[in-house]
Amino acid sequence: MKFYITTPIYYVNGAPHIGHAYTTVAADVLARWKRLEGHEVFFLTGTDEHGQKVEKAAAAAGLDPQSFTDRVAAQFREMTAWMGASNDDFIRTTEPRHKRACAALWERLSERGEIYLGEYEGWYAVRDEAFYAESELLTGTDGARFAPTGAPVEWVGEPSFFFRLSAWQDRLLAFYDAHPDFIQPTSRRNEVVSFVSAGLTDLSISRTSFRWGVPVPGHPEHVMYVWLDALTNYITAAGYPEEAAPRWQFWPANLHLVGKDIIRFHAVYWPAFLMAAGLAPPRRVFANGWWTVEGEKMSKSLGNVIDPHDLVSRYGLDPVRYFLLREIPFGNDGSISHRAIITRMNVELANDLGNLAQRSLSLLARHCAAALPARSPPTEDDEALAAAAAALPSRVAGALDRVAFSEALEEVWKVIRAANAYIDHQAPWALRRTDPPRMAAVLRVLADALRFIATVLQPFMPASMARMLDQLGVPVDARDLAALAAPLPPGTALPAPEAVFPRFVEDAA
RNA sequence: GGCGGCGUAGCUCAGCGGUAGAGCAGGGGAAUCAUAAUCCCUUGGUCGGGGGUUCAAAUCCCUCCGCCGCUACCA
Repeated sequence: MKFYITTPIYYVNGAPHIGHAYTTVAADVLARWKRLEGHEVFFLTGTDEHGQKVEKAAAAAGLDPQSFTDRVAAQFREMTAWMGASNDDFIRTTEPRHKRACAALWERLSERGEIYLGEYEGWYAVRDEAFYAESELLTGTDGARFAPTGAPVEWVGEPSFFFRLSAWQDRLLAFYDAHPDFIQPTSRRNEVVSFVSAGLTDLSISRTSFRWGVPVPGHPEHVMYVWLDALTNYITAAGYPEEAAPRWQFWPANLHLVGKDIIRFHAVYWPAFLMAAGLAPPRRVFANGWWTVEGEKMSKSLGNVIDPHDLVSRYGLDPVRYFLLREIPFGNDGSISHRAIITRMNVELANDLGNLAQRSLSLLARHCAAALPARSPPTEDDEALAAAAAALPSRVAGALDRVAFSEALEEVWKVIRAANAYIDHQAPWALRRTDPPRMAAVLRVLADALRFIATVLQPFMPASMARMLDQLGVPVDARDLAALAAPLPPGTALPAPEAVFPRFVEDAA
């Protein structure tokens, strides 16, 4: 089975922040999980580099747009690397392959009569890349007009090509109706449906007022609307317009992860463009929320911006990945704080999981000659823990299919807590004197449970779980879900255990 | 203004018609294999206010209050 997942392509008018890192990590976990399940995965991320806003930002930085975007795009590429993303491709909308795909899509829409030339006049906010109705504008104290977002607006009048979006209203509603899970979470779906139901107007999809964009075929004085350009990236990377390209088999994408601010572009315009071009719309769009800092909006003026790179250097990559997906239900807004990260790290990673592995493994190292004992006929308690662990792959799969990362992790932690209770109740350290064979049996049950736990946690914390699986003696080629069906042979050598998740000790300063 | 969501233990939240739940935080105890980690027990809520339906409501309906999202309008 093929699985195609994307992050948004990130707009290069600013440096990567926690929101970008968040969506990237979420997509990465799903990509890694699907690979673990044995799917053929295509995981795409990249940068959105056109538009007047970038053109102006480049000018302000004293650079030409290409040099400017080269520089910022590199920062995003680095961000994906230090967040541990396993993306299969990194697309930039300034690449030739993308301009080719945009031109091809445009021509196809044009041939099908979905595009016409008209005149656009209106208040335009460069910062938002959007037009606003007169009635939406706010007036500042000096009489200047502003968009509802606070962005300055200017009156723009220019010839423009239009996409017949209004003609797609009914078909979009029918599509949402036929695919109830297309937009998630449900609250976003309701918003989109009510937006479309309220009526759609044709969409202006070209500009003549600036140059930094993909030229419209046959009309070089026009560049394409940035969102038509940007959304096309998802099919560019799949090989469009070469529908014979191997990657084209990945289309339609299984899941577009997006921030909640861009749900409309992905859930309304994008399926409309695709259907109008005779292409299949994506299967699902999931909008995640925003992070706040101690409940306050993150902003430069408040001075409370949390830089994901700082978090990673301070706490380590895996704890940060874990925190981001564990702390809140995906789709909700969430609050981030050093206190909250440290609590999760110490309580759940160090105490619950890290210490469970360490206490089990050190008993194995010391009293079982550093080798995996044979399995014994299970007692009722053994059976209960083994069954809970064995159920993890399907439970985690169920949660992740709903993009419910925190639920998936909660399922794993239920088993970790059960394993801690099990080791306490069985007390293998006492059995060492009274019943050594039973001690070995108990430690084997724990090692097997830990293998399930570490295996399903790999997508969340790849490096840490690799170390844990090393310590459990699991061969590198036996770490996917299918391999769990075969127990490790008794006598498997176990390397000396070393703490995987040390407690985080705060500086006295 | 319209549509939608939310308001449950100190904190974050689950439950969504049938004797109030989890994690964290707080209190007591056990254990000592382990990263002073773990395990067991426990304190704590008139489920935003009021009204209604029902044998039975946190759960359904109405209304009010407070937050939030989308959207519209401001003649």
